[in-house]
Amino acid sequence: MTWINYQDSRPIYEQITERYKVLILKGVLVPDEQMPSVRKLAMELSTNPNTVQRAYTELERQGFLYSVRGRGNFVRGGTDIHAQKRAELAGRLAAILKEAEDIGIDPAQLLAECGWKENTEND
Amino acid sequence: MTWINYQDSRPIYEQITERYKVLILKGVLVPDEQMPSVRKLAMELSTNPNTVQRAYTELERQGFLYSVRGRGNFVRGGTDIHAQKRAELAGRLAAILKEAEDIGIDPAQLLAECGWKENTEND
Amino acid sequence: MTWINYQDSRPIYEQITERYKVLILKGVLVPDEQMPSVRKLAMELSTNPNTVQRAYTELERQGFLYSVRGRGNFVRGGTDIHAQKRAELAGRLAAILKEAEDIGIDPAQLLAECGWKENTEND
Amino acid sequence: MTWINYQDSRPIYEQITERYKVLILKGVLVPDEQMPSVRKLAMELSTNPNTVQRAYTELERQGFLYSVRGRGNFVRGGTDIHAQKRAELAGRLAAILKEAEDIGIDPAQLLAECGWKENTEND
DNA sequence: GTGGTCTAGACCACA
DNA sequence: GTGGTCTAGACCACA
Repeated sequence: MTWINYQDSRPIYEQITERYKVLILKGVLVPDEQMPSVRKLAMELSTNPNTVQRAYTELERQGFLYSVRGRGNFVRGGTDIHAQKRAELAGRLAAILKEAEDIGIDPAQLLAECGWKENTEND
Repeated sequence: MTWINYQDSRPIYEQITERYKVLILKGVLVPDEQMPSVRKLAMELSTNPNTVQRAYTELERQGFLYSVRGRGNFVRGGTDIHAQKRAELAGRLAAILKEAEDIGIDPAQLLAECGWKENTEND
Repeated sequence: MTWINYQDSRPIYEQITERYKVLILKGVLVPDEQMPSVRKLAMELSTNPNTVQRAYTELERQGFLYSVRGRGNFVRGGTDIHAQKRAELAGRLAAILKEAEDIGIDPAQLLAECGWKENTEND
Repeated sequence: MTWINYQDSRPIYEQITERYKVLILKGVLVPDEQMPSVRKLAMELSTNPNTVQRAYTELERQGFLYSVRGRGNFVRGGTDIHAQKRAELAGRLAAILKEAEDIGIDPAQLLAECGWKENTEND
């Protein structure tokens, strides 16, 4: 079973990147854990090694991995990636709330609509 | 002066589409108002008429415009488009809050971080 | 005539990246000027379009270019890239002076040796 | 504890080479002192003996070591290596200053920026 | 075996 | 025509 969605408009390398970002941020993959080798993962996903390579290169650039020539790719530790992801999510959140407000939709109602329930007791 | 941003990674036709969606949802353009002609808008934006045409086709497909043979394109009225946009925003919002929760970020904190202030008085 | 050096241990895409970084930083290429197309440059350097593509992607990531789908790649303006380069050079410089000091070489002498002449008059 | 940094992008053999070059240039290791055996060092660094061998071969090629069949590897004396290193550093220094000048950065300012303070008293 | 680079060539989105 | 993605396959450096 492969978790790549060929119907998805996002390119394959991006789906791979995204998937592993989540696994690392969730802590499913721990620091210094070895990633599947480029070739092995390519076979598993029945895609091309170059495509996996591109995903790994991207993950390395974004600080999620480090690669050791001749040995493999490994998960990088550190809290940087969490802070970075947090900032990204906050940014996207702000953009949506702003977009709603711009066209006359009450952000509070929107939040309610999407199942968000504010705890009004404490704080 | 054109409001198209060539440095934007989004294709031009999408920027046009997005722009007009906002203008219509905000009510700047009212139902049955005539849109600028494809050629005129293309000249104004110094872009290709094909590109404007594509944007208009997309807007029509999404229910924002209707076109009258030989006369031009007009803004479609109705509450459908508002409901539709609202659903889209709610969906994106839910996705982000879920994404945050998944990796152990408290949605409430994220909302606070992006400047969201819950009004605890009414409601 | 191609300025790529196949004897150079650095990969081709990096030589291309480096070359254009200098041209942009020197101001030989001005903001919003169009870069040669991927295919054309590939032919000119008798290398593969993919290799040029990789160089352009890297330049874009580093803020030297922006690319417009269907139109081409363009030089990005701004002072960021200068500040960034300056910081990079300062860092490399500090590293060398430190390295010299560590093994008992007087940095001042080293500077003299490499043709550097301090102006002792003013300042 | 090993001083090899697996997160370093440089290959392991190069890190070993670099390390010993510094130790020899600093005089921590003196001429004719015996180097650790390939196997012992490999075990100490928990790396492959081939990797250590490669580092030693490189050090020998660059004139930092000499090997005696059946006895081991020894530090080579002489001022050559210092002169050589000095020339290398001077070269890299000149390259950076030139690079700065090329793109309109004043070398003197760059030196100041990286903490270099010219002593105007003597000389 | 492992990653990194490169070539040749295809196909798609966009202008 | 222009960039972006992907495949198939080669070759090299490194452990």
